Amino acid sequence: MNRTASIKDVANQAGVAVGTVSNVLNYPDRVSQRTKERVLKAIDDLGFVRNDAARQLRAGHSRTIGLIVLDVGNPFFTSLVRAAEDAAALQGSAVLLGDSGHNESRESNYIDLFQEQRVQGLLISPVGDVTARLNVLRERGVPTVLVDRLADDAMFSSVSVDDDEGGYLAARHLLDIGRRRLAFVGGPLSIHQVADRLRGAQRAVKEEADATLEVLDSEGQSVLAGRCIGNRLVERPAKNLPDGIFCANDLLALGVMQSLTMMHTLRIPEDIALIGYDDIDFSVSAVVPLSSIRQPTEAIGRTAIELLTEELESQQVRHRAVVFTPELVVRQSTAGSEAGVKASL
Amino acid sequence: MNRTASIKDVANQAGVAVGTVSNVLNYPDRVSQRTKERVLKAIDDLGFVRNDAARQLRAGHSRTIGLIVLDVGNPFFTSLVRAAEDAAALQGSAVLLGDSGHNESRESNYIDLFQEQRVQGLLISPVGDVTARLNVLRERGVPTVLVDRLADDAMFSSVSVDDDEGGYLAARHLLDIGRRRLAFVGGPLSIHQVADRLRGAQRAVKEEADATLEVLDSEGQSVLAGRCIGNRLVERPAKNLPDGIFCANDLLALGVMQSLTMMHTLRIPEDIALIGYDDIDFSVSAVVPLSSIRQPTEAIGRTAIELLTEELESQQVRHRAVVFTPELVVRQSTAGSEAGVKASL
DNA sequence: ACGAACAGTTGAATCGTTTCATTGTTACGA
DNA sequence: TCGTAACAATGAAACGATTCAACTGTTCGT
Repeated sequence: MNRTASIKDVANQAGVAVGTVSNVLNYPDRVSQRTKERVLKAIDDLGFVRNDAARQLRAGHSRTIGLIVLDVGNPFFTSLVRAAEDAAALQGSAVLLGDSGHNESRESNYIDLFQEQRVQGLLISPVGDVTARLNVLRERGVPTVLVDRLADDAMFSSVSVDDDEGGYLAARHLLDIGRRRLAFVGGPLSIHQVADRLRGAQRAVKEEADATLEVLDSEGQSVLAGRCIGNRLVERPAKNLPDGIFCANDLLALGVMQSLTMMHTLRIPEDIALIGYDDIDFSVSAVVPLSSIRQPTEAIGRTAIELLTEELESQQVRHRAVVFTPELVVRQSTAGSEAGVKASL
Repeated sequence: MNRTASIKDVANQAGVAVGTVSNVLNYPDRVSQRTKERVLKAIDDLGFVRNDAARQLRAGHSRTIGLIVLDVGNPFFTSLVRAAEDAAALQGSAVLLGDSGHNESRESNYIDLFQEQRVQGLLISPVGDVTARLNVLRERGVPTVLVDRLADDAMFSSVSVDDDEGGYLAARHLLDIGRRRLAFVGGPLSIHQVADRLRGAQRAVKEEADATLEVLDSEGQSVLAGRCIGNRLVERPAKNLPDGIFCANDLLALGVMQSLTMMHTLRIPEDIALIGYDDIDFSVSAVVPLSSIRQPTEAIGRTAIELLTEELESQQVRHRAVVFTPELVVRQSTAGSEAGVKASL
């Protein structure tokens, strides 16, 4: 088992000093053509590969950015992660990905891990209250940008989407197509995004005197959780059913839809209109193409990296909070009764 | 900007030698209770966090496993990644994730990156022919396990699913419900998994004298690619249409389904039966719940880590090739005309 | 012919941890 | 009292890359 070659081995092989090899790698202009060629040949012959740990040790930090998301299984985050990775790659950094799964201790473990790895900076969609920890990190020169959450104090930059507005758009749309007995599916309400979307929905419902909003607390945000809620709904007598349902995300909505359509007695959207949130790819191809609230995931990921880079480059920046506005996407699951609203792609 | 504390600072603060601090961290039993307490107090006071780069440098390798997949946006891989991460975490390793996006140069970049990071081992679902590079890695003590691909020589361990058999199952099922003019959607055929699934389908079709199989080459494996193929299909005169379609994965199938159902003239499964591959979560809640071929993603991810661990622990193992068998899942998109086959969850 | 200016090259010091041979301390039986 | 375990703690030497002040030639102007 031959140990991998080090810069020293390359220097020997090429008959130069280690400093010269390092210069060939990092400042090629400082080295003469002849020497460069010999060194490069030696590198090739020995199959030398830089040891990143040694570089980092010397540099005091890695060229890595930590990213902690709530759920990689959720296409919203998958898409966000992709955009962040691409943006980071452009500026020469790699992304370390952590999936907290809405779990505070997993989240905390990832922060520990990333701290040990000496990441340059951190993007996080937080579960628990990590402000204190993040402050410590910042004091040590590791800036953080909050993702999919508005920074409440002026301590951090953040990239978020106006979830209150999104909730309003969704509920307002249900009201606009004539629904009055609305239900909100999502939970637990301790999840920031869920609470905001609900608040927005409540705001819309207050605008119509005869409208009501029932809250159905779900266990998480998965297709499965949605199916549970749906199964509970179909057992109700028809008159107790809502006529418009707003789900806190598309996975939940798809789950609810499965349950409702399994019984062939309920029709979507005639009996119950259904709208989700996130506009994931799969919503278009659902049993009934799902209306949804679209968030600009790529822009979020890209912007997050940009804000982080700003903080990395200038020592003393004012923190910025970028808030995107979500957008209503109407498809068949809420096709209005009054007009033949065409399904949109 | 106060530099983060090092083990040396901790040693000073606690009034002990650096070696002792290291022992507290790594071999608590070797240190007396009193000293341990003082050191731990110092660690806490200074907010000391181990520098992983330094550990790695000393150790000569990281506690990290590289994983390169073809497409993180594909739920098949998302699920596989999750299982691998969990299995790795159990044995104290972290997973570095790379998404090659079916692109050879991105794949190559990730191998470079992981090599610089001195990963312990590598799991890869390869795009190009990377055998040579992987051999070099192995000679340097970095074992590789191939994922979702059978190792053709005895040089590597591998975890795969019998794609030929899966293709056979899918096509055989279409034949069994009486379809004869079959079409296969997938591409490019240079993708190993696609080619194998097609071959299996062809094998099944040969068993029925009057059956034919048309191959529709798609640009990639996304929902969008499926929609393209679907749009081309609906323009054909009805008599030229296939009566059974097998798609190389569920994303494609969902795309095709979207196009076909957009025209309200074609019915699934009456006019065209449709089956996909992977059995992703979203297939259940498709317009018409999608029949599919299920692969044991969690088992694949877990097994890959296990095989890698085997190679890491014993120097000279015989390489193993684990092959899982896929499973047919029948839903409404291929509900047979002869019997009311009930949609399954 | 001398020194200045400059481009190339050198190699020791550094980063923070782990390892391990060595030293110091205590306890106990002979 | 001495010898010897057994146990704790020490601190110097790695690991591999980068940095930078110092050094060596070479060229050029006077």
